[in-house]
Amino acid sequence: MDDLMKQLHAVLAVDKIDHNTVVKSVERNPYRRLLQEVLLERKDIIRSRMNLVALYETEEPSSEIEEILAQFENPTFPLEEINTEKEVEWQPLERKYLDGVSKIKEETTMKQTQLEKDLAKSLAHSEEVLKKHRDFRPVDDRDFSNVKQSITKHFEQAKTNLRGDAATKILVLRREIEQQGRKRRNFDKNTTDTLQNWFHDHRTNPYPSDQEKAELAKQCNIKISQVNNWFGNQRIRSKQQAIRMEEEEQKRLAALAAEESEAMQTALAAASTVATSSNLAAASLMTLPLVNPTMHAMVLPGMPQNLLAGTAGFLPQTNYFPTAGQMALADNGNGQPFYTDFENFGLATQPDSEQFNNYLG
DNA sequence: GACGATGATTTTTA
DNA sequence: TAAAAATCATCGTC
Repeated sequence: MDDLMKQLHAVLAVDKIDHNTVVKSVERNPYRRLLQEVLLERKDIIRSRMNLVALYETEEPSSEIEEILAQFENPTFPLEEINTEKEVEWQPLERKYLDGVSKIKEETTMKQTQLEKDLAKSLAHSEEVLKKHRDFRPVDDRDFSNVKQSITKHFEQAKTNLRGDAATKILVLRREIEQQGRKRRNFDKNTTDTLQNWFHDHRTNPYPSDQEKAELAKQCNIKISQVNNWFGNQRIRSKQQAIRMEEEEQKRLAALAAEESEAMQTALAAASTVATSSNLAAASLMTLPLVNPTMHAMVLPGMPQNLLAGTAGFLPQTNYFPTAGQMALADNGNGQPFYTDFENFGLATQPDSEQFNNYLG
């Protein structure tokens, strides 16, 4: 009994009911089992009451929701006001929107009907419960109206939530349609100029801070997300462009090298004749554009490695006229000696003239 | 209509 | 989680 009494006190404390009256009534009540059952049902009512308290803390249903739900009666296609030229193109989208709205409406109506049924059931049930209370405590009209109010409020809130959900669904649908139907617009010149200028002025570190992004967005009359998109695209694309230009430069150099190679082939043909005939006065040898070890090998095939030793990299074009430290190689065919500058020719050390002459045959 | 430019979105990376 | 990278979709021009 003690336990039961404790529970009862707890229940009564929540309800702010006059303890003494009820306790006396309970003490006289011989039907403990009934009492227990009633207590269990009281708990439900307490819960409802708690919900009611929570209810007062929730927001009022907004008029915005009702405005959106006006779509149920009079659906307006979200794209019409933006552009009326593409009506035909948008017909499937319009169909989709109207179907979507009517589906949401149908669902909402169904749920709302169910809520109303449940409300009626709950009210009837609560009345039954209160009537049972009369077995152990005084119950007056105020109790009935309180419980009814509590339950009604509870369902009203559920209904409000339902309408809120429906409004959210409509907004999501409209947004989806707008996304699909909207044609992307390029930014106007002012906007691109502003963004380009910022990018160029900060090209060493083209990362605007959040504040700078906000300023740019305001200045350009675009969203911050668009500023982010633009800079993201711009950074990656300017990088790609730089890579492309670098590749083109490489191609250009390769083409140049190929040209030189071709010139070298011509020189090689002539030099080969020179080498075999020992006639180094051949004009082609004198007009070689560049001199390097590879070229030596090409111009003078089979030339001993020790004669090529120590040569590295390209040397500037030289003139092959006699200067100090040069040696006469052979007759130029006109009875004059032909000189060459071994240093500039790409040879680090003066070759052994006898060996060289032997090579030339 | 082909095609590069461009804005947006999605996926990957650090 | 911001930025990079890849990808998508449209725009704009010829």
